[in-house]
Amino acid sequence: MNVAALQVPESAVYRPSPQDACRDCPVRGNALCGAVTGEARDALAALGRRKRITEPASLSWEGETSPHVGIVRSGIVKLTVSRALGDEQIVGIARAGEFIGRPFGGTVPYGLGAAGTAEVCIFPRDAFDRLAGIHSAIGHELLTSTLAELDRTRRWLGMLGKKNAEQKLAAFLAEFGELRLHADAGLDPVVMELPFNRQQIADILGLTIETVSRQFTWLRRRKIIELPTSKCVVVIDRDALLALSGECNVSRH
Amino acid sequence: MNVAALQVPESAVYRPSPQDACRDCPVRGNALCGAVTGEARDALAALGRRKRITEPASLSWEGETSPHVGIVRSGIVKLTVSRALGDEQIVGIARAGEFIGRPFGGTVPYGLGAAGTAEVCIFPRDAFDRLAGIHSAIGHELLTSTLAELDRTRRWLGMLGKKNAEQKLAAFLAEFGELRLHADAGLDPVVMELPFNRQQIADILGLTIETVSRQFTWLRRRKIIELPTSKCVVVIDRDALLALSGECNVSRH
DNA sequence: CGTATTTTTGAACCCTGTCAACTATCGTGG
DNA sequence: CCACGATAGTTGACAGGGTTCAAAAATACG
Repeated sequence: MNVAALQVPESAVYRPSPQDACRDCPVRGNALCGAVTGEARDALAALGRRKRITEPASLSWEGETSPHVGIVRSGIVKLTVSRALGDEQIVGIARAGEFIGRPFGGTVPYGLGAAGTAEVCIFPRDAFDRLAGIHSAIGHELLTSTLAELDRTRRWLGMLGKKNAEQKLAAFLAEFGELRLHADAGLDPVVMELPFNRQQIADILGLTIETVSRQFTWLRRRKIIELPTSKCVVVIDRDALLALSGECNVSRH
Repeated sequence: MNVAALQVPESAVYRPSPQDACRDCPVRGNALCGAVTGEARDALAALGRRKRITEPASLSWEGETSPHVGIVRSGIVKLTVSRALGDEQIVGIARAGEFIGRPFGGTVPYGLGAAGTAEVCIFPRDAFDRLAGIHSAIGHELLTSTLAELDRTRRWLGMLGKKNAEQKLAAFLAEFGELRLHADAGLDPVVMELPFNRQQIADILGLTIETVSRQFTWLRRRKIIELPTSKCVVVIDRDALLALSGECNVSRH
């Protein structure tokens, strides 16, 4: 899909003064950089550079030893594995506040690109590695977030494993809308703005664009969701969606 | 599958004297505990207890806050998510030397159980957490191994996404036999002893037992593998197997 | 040696991919 | 403002791969 992906033009990189850099950061407080304090925090702030990337552009390619690591400021960064020309599988999604890239050497076995438009804060990898060596708080924070990400990826794996298209899409919408978290909250319709087009959803769920489309209309016909626009989903019947997504954790013992 | 899983009997837990505990450890040198040195190493050694578990038994259940973390000494520990009674998806495999469990609080969103018989070295979670807080080498080692595991899980995800049954089984055998690593090594037949039965392979690949069986016989008929017993695979035509598994990384740029 | 379990094989059905055509949406320029 | 083309999304028909159900064969085990 991103065969002809272009490097981000240098003009897109700008550097505010250190004290401004983090002050207006949308993820201030709930990202790695917000969880560390004192010296480590200041050192990170001094290191970061903002970058804005839009859809066909990518941050790095599969198999590269990325010279940078980063934190998503806004938007969505997708991790992709290309299978054949024009056929890619999305193996991970990084939302605002999440860490991207591969510290401590080693190649990144997937490409990093924006879904829509994303803003990231990037750090030179070697400088970041050094910093993490000095301030153990960075490493610890990184560890807990990586463990959490691993768990999420494994849940996703359980989803792809044995579910039909209907369950996959329902689970995707439930996961993306974080419906399970607020399961007991009000039953008001939940409005979601998807940053993905049909093709990308298909790449996430391991389906084709046509099947995804069919499942959307099927959910609409059953009055479980509404589709004001193709990227806007209104969940009408939250319980039905959760039921379709197929309960896991049957034996919580 | 493991609905009636039993806790490991206490008699299976034994404690060799600290100096013996690690001396004869099969993963000595290539596990977390082997990568740290000095005090940290000794503290870990003093903390560890060996445990042996056999197939239907499990170490912990989905959703539990596990009181232990551990390292696999020998055999295979599978991470499973149960979908319905008798239907589970294997979302991870820990081999000798790999870390299992969830340090720093939080619940483990999957169950841990042996595939066949496995031997693990377990540590009380709270004591391990404290130790990791003191010795940053432990945390760092854990971080790099977790990052590596995350990458492997994402590769697996890419595999489950869009592959047919033939490609899935070929990729599984290639991955498990580490054929890709020694791709340029001798072309001698590679003998693999699978610790999984057909049902477990099906759970790993997101297929049914029948489809897995069919693909095995299909590979045998094409003289790519031989099956002396159902759990023993002899790879005759390594290249053909790798070709079937479907090359990724088309655009290494 | 007989029973239980696992694995293999067969046949029918159904879901999803494929190919194709149609519709909707959006931006551009006349 | 509308015509136009380009892109994205929807819908339909059909075929193929995988599941399901069923039964036979092979293996493990007492």
